[in-house]
Amino acid sequence: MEEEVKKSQNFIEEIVEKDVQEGKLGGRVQTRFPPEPNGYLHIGHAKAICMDFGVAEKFGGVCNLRFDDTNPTKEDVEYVDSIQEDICWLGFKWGNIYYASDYFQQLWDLAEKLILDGKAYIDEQSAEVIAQQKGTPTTPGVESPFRNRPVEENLALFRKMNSGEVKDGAMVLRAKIDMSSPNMHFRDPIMYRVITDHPHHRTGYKWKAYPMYDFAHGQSDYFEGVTHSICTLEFVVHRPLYDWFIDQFADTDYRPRQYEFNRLNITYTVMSKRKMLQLVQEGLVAGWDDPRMPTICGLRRRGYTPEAIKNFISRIGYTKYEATIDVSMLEASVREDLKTRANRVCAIFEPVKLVIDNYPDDAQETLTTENNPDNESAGTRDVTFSKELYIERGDFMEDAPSSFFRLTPGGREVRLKSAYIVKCTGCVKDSDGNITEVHCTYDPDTKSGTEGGNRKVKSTINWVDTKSAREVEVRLYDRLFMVENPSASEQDFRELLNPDSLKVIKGCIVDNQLAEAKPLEHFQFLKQGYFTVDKDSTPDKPIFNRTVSLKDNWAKKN
RNA sequence: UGCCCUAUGGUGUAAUGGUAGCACAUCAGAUUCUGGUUCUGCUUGUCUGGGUUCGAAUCCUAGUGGGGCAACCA
Repeated sequence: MEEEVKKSQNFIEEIVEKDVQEGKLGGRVQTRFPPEPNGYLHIGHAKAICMDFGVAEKFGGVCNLRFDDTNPTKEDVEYVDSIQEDICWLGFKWGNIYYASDYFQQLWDLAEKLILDGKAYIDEQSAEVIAQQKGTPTTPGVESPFRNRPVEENLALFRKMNSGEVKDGAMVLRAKIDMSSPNMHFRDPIMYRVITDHPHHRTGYKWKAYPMYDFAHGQSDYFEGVTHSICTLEFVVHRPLYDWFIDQFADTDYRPRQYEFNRLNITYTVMSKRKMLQLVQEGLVAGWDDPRMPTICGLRRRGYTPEAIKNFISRIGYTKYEATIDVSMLEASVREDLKTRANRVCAIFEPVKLVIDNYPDDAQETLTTENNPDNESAGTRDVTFSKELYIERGDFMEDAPSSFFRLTPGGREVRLKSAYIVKCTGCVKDSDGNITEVHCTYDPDTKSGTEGGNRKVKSTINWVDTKSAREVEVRLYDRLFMVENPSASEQDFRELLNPDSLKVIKGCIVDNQLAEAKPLEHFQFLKQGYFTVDKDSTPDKPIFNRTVSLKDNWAKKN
């Protein structure tokens, strides 16, 4: 038997594996994916999802979905629904669905306990003053004048914060820790604030005082029994605070252990929900699912598959180094996946008529072509062929350099894909000098699949029979931004949008069989790229989105 | 004048004290009824200085560079 090469694990998998082997927490593995329902999931979340669900699956544990919904001003059920849809589409299954709002009462009770223990107080200063007193990373903060309020007063005011008697912003509950801590999060962090004018998407107006994320997240993990609390690097400095809160009330040794990995950055895009929301709200893209967006729903509409996304994620790895991934790696992943998945068809973007002068005027024949040379099980299909075809205007050149091996008058023979070998004889122009027809002659003995068809030629030309041609709309997508890292620029990121990120081609010619294709069906338009049917596509008005182009070495050199 | 994290080809990522490997990108050649795919090959890397060791990308130390931390956001 061959020795199986063990695929190297990332550092978090190694930690979990060791914990399981040592029987820590009974060898139990429980993770969670904790999004805030304030936006659509993007490919950075997919990285977290693959980690959270992947670790649970790999080590026989469970991964729950938890919505960290502690800020009703930003959250909405629209996002709760889309997040679930996207996780399912990616192919992951959660154990339970939880909400941080499920724990509002428990958190409230803990807050009261902290007050009674003299470890929390009500501050009536403004947000600005509190921020000033916080100091800076290099200078210590100063203590609030309200810091040493009597316990009973704190408790009474805290209850008023939740009764509607306190206006938004008038009071907050702060933990009494250390205003000179080198960790800014220990400088008396805010635990509760008042929000009266926004209903919570699940609890309505029941609560007026809402816990801050820092007071809810760690405890939520604790309440649920999370073993490995995996998140991104920006939460490293929060970890000691989560531990501190839990230490104030926990009466066992159990603790969720937090581990942090690098978040995903990709060139030529932005990966911040705030910026994406701006693009959507200002109409700079067509919505969260605009195929140029790095959202899961955008990638889906663009024609990406769950497998392509997951392969990409597993290739880029998890470390503690803040890296930026070249977008070409994402593109390579989807090309690889679509290669065996997508049937090949001819699509003519800029059509010109090709007339075969020695082909009988009224004849029409049916030819057979393979659906996918990289996937035999895809089978074959029939296409019609006759005297007049559409070909790509760029496949003909009147005065061609020797490196051009397509159609040119008196040039070499070329093959019409799955049909005959032809020789270009010339072209017809209108009074303005525009080429209206390209002419050629064909060799009847060179039909594909016959012995005569085995002749080697330098090039193969795509075509669509004019008798079965169908006009469709094609949307060519390119990178959303002109610069590698829009967030690093001095300029506002909106000024860096690529004006050519969407090109719409209306009169694209395909075989009319293609009009029946269903949304999210994948195709390779030969020599052009991979395409999928847009969700707005109808049999009357078919629309195709370009997922990714094919690599084109010839265009690159010219 | 702080605290935390971090540094391996162009971009990512492995090597867990013992031959620096893989992917993407790039370049060259072969194959091809897609100038795609596939195959082969080339070029390119351990941030710097000390130390430990028979042996250091790996451990220690000091620098340097990068990232994060000062929301009533998460």
